[in-house]
Amino acid sequence: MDHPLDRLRDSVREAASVISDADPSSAPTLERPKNPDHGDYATNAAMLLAGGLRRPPRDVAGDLAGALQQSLGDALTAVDVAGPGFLNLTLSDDWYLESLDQIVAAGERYGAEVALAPENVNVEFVSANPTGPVHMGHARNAAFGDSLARTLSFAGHTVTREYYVNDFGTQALKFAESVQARARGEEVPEDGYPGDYVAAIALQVPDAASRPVAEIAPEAIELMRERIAASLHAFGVEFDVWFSERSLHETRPGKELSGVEHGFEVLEQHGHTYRTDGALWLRTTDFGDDKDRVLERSTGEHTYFASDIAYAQHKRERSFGRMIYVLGADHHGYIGRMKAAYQALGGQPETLELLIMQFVHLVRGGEKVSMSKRAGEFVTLDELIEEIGVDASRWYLLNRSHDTTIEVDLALASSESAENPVYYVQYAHARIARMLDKAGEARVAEALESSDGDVGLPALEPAERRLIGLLLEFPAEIAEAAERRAPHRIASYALTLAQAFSAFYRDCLVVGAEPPALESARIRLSVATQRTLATALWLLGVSAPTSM
RNA sequence: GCGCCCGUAGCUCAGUGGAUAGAGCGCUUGCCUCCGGAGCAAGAGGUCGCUGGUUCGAAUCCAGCCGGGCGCGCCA
Repeated sequence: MDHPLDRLRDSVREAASVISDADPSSAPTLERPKNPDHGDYATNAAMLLAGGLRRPPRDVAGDLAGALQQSLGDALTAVDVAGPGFLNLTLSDDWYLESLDQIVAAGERYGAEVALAPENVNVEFVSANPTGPVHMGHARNAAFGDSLARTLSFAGHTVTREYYVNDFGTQALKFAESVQARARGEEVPEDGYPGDYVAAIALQVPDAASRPVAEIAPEAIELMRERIAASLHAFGVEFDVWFSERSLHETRPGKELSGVEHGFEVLEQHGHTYRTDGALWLRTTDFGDDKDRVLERSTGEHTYFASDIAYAQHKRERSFGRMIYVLGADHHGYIGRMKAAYQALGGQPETLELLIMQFVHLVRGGEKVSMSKRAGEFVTLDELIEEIGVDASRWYLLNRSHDTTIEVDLALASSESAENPVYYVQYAHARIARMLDKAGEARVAEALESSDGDVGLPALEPAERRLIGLLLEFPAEIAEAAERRAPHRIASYALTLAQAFSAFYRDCLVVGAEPPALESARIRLSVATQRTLATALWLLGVSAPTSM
């Protein structure tokens, strides 16, 4: 798309090339200054060129200002050299209004398809053991993984959302043992699963009391997986692929080896395995890991790590250009050996991204909420939704960077009041919807069609310029959130946008504004804001209500 | 001991090379005749953990320390 800021950036680049043949040491910035006295946009282009030209930055800025004035003409109402050599640009009302028209013309997909190099991305997240309900740690993982997947997809990537189901090995058997104990009316084993949900599943598995544990395990695990899927569904989280760990241990259709054996085969071909003490080892130390890792125990059993490698190889063979793993805070020790294993398979380590979600601490009115699993006090996703709702849950789990521990205050998150940012943003959206209702569908449609009647309008209010300026930033925000795997930036943006709309709403009458062309322009601005708020909220998985 | 993450306002946290460091909550003071007051305006509150370094310019990059969280198994 021909975004107004891209054109402005091009103008700066062209002006720079007039001044100097040499490329600037880095790409010039074009940003909205914090201080409104510094114009609408500021660029550091002159300071970057000054070094190569061996001239004072402010002199270069002066030349650049002249070149920009030439190329931008009337669109540029002021250009000033400031500070150490910044160029502050002030743009005309017409430039703002034309930019607004472009945003409106982009429709509801404004901000989409901004990725420079679209990729085929696999996002694996949650992947909680199907031996118990989804709890708080997984909830953050789910909110983040889902929102990241939405953001990447919106930005133009092809995204597969995947859940790795640990339906194989000792945990699955222990779970089945607990189910069987409950079916027999007995206490669960010492290291079993005591929750009430185990008894509920025991009722659903036919003849759970009498059949062999190995036989009921897959059925019990599948029932638990369905419960997890239902919880996540209620949270707005869906998966494209539920990948069975068990399938990696079975001979694949039309093949002679299981997935795990195939993984070993690939590793051996690359010469990175060896046998010692009766166990099969992977020489991960060749790739920077601090010690080698066991793949097959001396007992002949495969390790969990062997499954992980086979799974990574499986993803590779499905041609994902990028694999993102969203992992819990206790998994960072896993990064080194996983990257090493990936290289041992012949993969490029930079295409494998392991993102660590830091802890969530729950607080209720200043008091820490215990989440001790041992004491059976852990908070489940279902309970969280029950207490504060999906919208507040997702907002508070998403508005912070994934690599910082966060504190969620349940009392604040559940308060439907002014002190709660999530409602503030939703309120702005609802308010626009009500206002546009008041104008009437026909009037709004008319305003969206006629974009050439802007001549002769009064000067734009500062709040209008500010709001259009913010809307223009949206595609870059999406690109940044996608590239940096940082959906929390969208929450910050949404709050800022809602505040800017409130200021506009206060200062500028929309419905009933005279002349009609002014009303039209303000309706267009309101529609563009409403769409952008709706998109931002959708990316977060938060609803955008039309009334509250 | 080694590794990863974090340290920014009273609290919770944004801000990965730009100008006077921001938001929400909390606190103080104003504003409901005006498209929704779940709102708005103004104010108080900061050695950006510390010390060096790189740079025209550092909360941001580098090194070393200090503090906190988490992890370091032929467990899953």
